[in-house]
Amino acid sequence: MDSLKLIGELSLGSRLKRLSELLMKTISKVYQDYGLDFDPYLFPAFHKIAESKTITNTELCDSLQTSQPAVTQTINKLVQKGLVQLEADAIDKRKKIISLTPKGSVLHIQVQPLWRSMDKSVKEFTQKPANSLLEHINQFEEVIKAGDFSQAITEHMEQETLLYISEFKPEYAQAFYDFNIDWLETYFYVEDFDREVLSKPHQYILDPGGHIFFAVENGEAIGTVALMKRDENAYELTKMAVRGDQRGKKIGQQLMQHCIDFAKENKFDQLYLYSNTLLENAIYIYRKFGFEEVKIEANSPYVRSNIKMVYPL
Amino acid sequence: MDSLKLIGELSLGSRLKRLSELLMKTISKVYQDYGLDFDPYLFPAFHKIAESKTITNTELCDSLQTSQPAVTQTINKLVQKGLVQLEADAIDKRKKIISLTPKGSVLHIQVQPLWRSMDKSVKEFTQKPANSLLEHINQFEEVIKAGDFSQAITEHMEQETLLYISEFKPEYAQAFYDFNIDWLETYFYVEDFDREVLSKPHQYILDPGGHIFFAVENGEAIGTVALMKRDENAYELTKMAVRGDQRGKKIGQQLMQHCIDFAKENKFDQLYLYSNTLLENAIYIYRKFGFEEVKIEANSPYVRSNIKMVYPL
DNA sequence: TATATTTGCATAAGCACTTATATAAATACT
DNA sequence: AGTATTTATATAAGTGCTTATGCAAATATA
Repeated sequence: MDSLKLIGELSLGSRLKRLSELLMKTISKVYQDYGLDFDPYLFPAFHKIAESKTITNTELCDSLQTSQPAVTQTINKLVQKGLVQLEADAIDKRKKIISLTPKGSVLHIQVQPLWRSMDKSVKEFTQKPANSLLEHINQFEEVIKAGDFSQAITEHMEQETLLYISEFKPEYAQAFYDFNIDWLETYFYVEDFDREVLSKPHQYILDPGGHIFFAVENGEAIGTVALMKRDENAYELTKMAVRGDQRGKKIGQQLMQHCIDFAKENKFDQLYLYSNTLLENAIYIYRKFGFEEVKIEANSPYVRSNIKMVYPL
Repeated sequence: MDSLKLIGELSLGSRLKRLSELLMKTISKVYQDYGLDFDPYLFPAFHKIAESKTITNTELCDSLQTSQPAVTQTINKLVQKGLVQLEADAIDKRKKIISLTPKGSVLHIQVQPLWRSMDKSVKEFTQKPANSLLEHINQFEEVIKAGDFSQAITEHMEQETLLYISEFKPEYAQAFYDFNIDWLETYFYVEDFDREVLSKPHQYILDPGGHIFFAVENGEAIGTVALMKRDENAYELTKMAVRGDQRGKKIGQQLMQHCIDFAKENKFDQLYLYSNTLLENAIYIYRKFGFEEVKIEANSPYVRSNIKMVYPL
């Protein structure tokens, strides 16, 4: 017997709180189910930071209508999760400028389909007329408790074209070759050895202990990257390429983040890459993700490379 | 700029929580304004305990739909405030039987007009059609922020016949005399000295350092009680009487609680009363409020008394 | 009848907030 | 310019919940 419900309007405060907690807990489980390390309590701050690119503590406080310590604490949690970074303001030294880290940006991209699905689901169950606030609350509480809300999210997610990162699979081998050849043709030129390596990924990359990852959407590979084992626990990030019609969707950044996470999880000692300073955008991204320039060896493996960058692990 | 509001349905969880907190804080202030030492967070438990007369932790837990520790903690707070008491179950020694203390019952009576007014006010602003839960939330949040909700409560309270406890005022002197004479006529008989004391309250009670309180409703005294100073910091509770047509409204209990609170506030060393064992109901109430029987003096001040009871201070 | 399980409540620690207060930098005042 | 005030953020402690766990009494099971 639910006496809060029976008391009616007088217990509205407690009812609101109870529904809020139920909803938060349910959504928390949804994030978990979709493999996203995120927390519904962080949502308002995270969303606002992403929207604003850069923002300060006080501005966030204004915007979220919570106390300033609450904002500070939430930011700390986001920083701890590696999703957000702080930077001192050059002019006003009291201010700290808050922005998403590359990891945060990638998560923000990845979470979009889920947010869309949640938004649709909430609307589905709450955007209908009712004669009182309490009636709305009762209706939505029922829906969540019955599991209909979670299910609606799942159903909406089925309509979303999900991008996920896959290990190497033979059916993606052609994509690995094509995307990279295309990229080389665009920016440099294709050497015979390139064709050799790209056509025999097992021999040159996988068998020696390397990895090839694919960004897969609708069962189709649309981007790729490789980690070549160069030494015991030392890996080179290479062969990153995205299908021409898929550029601008930040697929490269997602692949990059995946490689960094993978390196950390597997306790790599070294992770580095070779590039060319002509590719300014790429270098910018590498730097943003934390790669730092180091002196390039005289006998670097690529003629076309003039810069080496290392990720601090 | 309220970005939570702009995000819409996605931030529903946070919006619910925010509205809950706003409502709770507002109501908390209302209790304070009406001089009631109560907390909106305690409401569901307090309400349920009052309704059930006796209840156990587990039953409350069931009824309020919160975790069992939350119930235990709330009960502890209520016990601390002196509103609720625990008693071991005679049969099942694990169980603790929860019930209102006399103080709790009195508060429960006193809070009724406010609860009625709050209920009306909530209904006034939330029992109207809206096209979505969020629309209802937005509307109610506006209303609370604008102060309209608090004001509505105040307005509804003006319709309520409020009972409050007053100090002695000359215009109540006749009531003091009448109620007591009426009571004496009903249960005993009126002696000349009774008329003397009751007609000269200043001389016999107030001037020697005693107090006379009145329960006042609509500007009219409907009950009374006196604290006669019998010694340094020793007071006798006496002359309690309620107007005939007002019996059954627990006015005596409210006067009694007021005297106990007054004794505590003013650090009385002793508070006692004389009665007669024929008045079983009265004795029961005294005992319920914590008065304990002691040996009556041979020269007790009243011929009609055969029992003396002391409140442990 | 002895042992295992369940039940009723308490305690501990954590979490997302709150209020109150501290600290340092920027700005206003005289 | 020097001092006072305001502003931006951090820290500390408290609150009302949560989950996890403990403990003793009651009940089920063998």
